[in-house]
Amino acid sequence: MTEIEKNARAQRVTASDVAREAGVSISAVSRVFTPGASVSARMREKVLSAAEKLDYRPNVMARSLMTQRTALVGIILANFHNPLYLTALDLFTTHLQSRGLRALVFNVSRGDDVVESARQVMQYGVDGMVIAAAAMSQPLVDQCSRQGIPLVAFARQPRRTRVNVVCADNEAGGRLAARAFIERGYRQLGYIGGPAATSTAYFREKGFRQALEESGLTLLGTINASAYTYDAGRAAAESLLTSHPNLDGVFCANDLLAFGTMDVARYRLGLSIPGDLGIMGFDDIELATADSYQLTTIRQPLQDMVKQTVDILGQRISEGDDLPLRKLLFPCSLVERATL
Amino acid sequence: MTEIEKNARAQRVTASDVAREAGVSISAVSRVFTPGASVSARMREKVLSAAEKLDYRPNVMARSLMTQRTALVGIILANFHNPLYLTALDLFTTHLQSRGLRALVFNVSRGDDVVESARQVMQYGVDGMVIAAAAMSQPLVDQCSRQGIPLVAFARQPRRTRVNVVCADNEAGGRLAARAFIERGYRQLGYIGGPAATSTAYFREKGFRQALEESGLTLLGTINASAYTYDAGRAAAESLLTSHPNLDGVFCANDLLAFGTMDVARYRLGLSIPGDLGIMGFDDIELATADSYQLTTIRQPLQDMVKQTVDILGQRISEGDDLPLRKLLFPCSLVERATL
DNA sequence: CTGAAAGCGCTAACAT
DNA sequence: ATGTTAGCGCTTTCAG
Repeated sequence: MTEIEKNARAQRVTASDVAREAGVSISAVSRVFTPGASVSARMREKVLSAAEKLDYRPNVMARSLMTQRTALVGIILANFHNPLYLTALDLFTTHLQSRGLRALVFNVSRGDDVVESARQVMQYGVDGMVIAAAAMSQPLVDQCSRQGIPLVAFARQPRRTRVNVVCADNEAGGRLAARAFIERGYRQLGYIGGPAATSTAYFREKGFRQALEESGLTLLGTINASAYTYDAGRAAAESLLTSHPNLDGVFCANDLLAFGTMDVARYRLGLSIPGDLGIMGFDDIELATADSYQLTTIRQPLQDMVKQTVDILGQRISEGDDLPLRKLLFPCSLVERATL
Repeated sequence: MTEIEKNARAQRVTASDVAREAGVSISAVSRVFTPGASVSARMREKVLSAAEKLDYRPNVMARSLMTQRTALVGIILANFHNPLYLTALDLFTTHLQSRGLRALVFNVSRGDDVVESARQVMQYGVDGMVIAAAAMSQPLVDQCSRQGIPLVAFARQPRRTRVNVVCADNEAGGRLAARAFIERGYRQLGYIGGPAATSTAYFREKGFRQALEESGLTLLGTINASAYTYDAGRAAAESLLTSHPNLDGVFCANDLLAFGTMDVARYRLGLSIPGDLGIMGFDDIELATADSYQLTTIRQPLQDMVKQTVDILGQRISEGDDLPLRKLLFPCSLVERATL
């Protein structure tokens, strides 16, 4: 426009600025900012003070071009309704940051193609990737392994895919739920699952059903909620409880679903909990402790799961991705409160 | 180790691989992958098929070195307890992605230094930044503007900092709450705020108190919860309600706090809501609709706020950062349910 | 221990 | 419309 240069992006201060200021070479500057390099104390001092003066910070992108490391970890997430995932994100970012890694998060909950999203994330040269979205496919896994990008499937159990997985033992969790119901005398049991496609819904139901059958009981009614939300839980509960009025217990695939079920039972149907109807949730979110719900639920050790995930990623990033595949199923535990 | 090259990071396929495969120059490949470049149909065809065959994807990092654009937007977040922020993150990532931008999220809830975190994010050459964490400081803002990185403060109102802000009009929201209480005959009002340092807590209380005083009332009791959580709400409510047993209404700075307050009132103190005690929340999270709470609350237009934030960022990223500063305060609305 | 030089993968003038 | 040439900001041999 005018003669004044219109720097849309004002120029950052670069290593060469620092080098000039300190009267040394560019490589000297680089060495000072490279952990394991050999620099004399005097050199380090000179460079550091020049850098400080100019407020210099190495450009990670440029660095990554040589080092092939970005310290970026892609997180592909589909579940933006379950409060558990806010906790998960909190833990992920915290653990990653403490290892000097950063989270590049990608939302695929609007029905985006997971494989395509993963590719876009890979274009940033991520050092690792965690997928907490339903669809895991072998092509995706292959692509990552071809590029040497460690990948872990978080909180899902892909059936035939060869990939690292960190997940709660949902099947055992389902069995645990069944046993708790049975021990307390409940016999007419129903199940409210999540969207049909999810592995979590599948395994929780499977374990629950199996344990029931081992005790000579059968699962009387089953319905899949359209989402893992309170409202979907209400809708599902309304349908299940009216079509199976004889039910005396309902196992819900997550806590939000359980809240919806409880409210339908109490306020629409006038049932008392746990007297007329026993309820069990899954996850143990913060509000499960609320007096209004006091939900008995199956807790997954989210903290440990996230830590493990980041550990696996971190280990592979630093030691190479040729370690054996790991499938970690974390044991769940029963948290007894007042709905059973 | 052996003679076999141990490619920790298997080599990606690069533009030059594609060029060789297609029998053209590297720049030709680059042009095909650059939106506004002039390439013949035949060339495009040749390159595209070679790229497809090799499964080539341009390296964003390398590209950014020349273009000075990364399509990365840093999101600095402190609030990983309020479910509202999961929704916000959902909206942010969705809107950003639809503009071809990606979210680099940084967690500062563990007491990390916001300025230092922002600098780390900037090392990735982010094209923009949104800060949804308490501490906004002029140095940080200056640093961004020096580097031409558009910045918006989201859901907070820094007092003396010259920065773009997108925030709910918390003060008006507080007034709205006060008026609702007054109209319904409540006269002995208390307030439960969030952590003292937050601008949201400050403005919500300010508006509430002012509107009360304009009507000749005074705010009888005030307490700041230690966090915006259910448990903190319980603790605060317990303290406030026992020290001020005459209160007939409590305005809570967010919905989780309100849930805690309701449960203490109902289950510890045996009060009926809204008969003995009226409760008002803030945010309108999903569970506010739950039968167990049916919370009357002040809704902030989160969807619009996020959209605006991304629009501002997007506009500045494409048109340069020399647009006038914008301070947008979004009107809140009263959502009437059953606690008032 | 330090500097010079090459190059990471890509884009952007500049020629043709 | 296409290829050639120079870098972007940094790391990393390689000499000395």
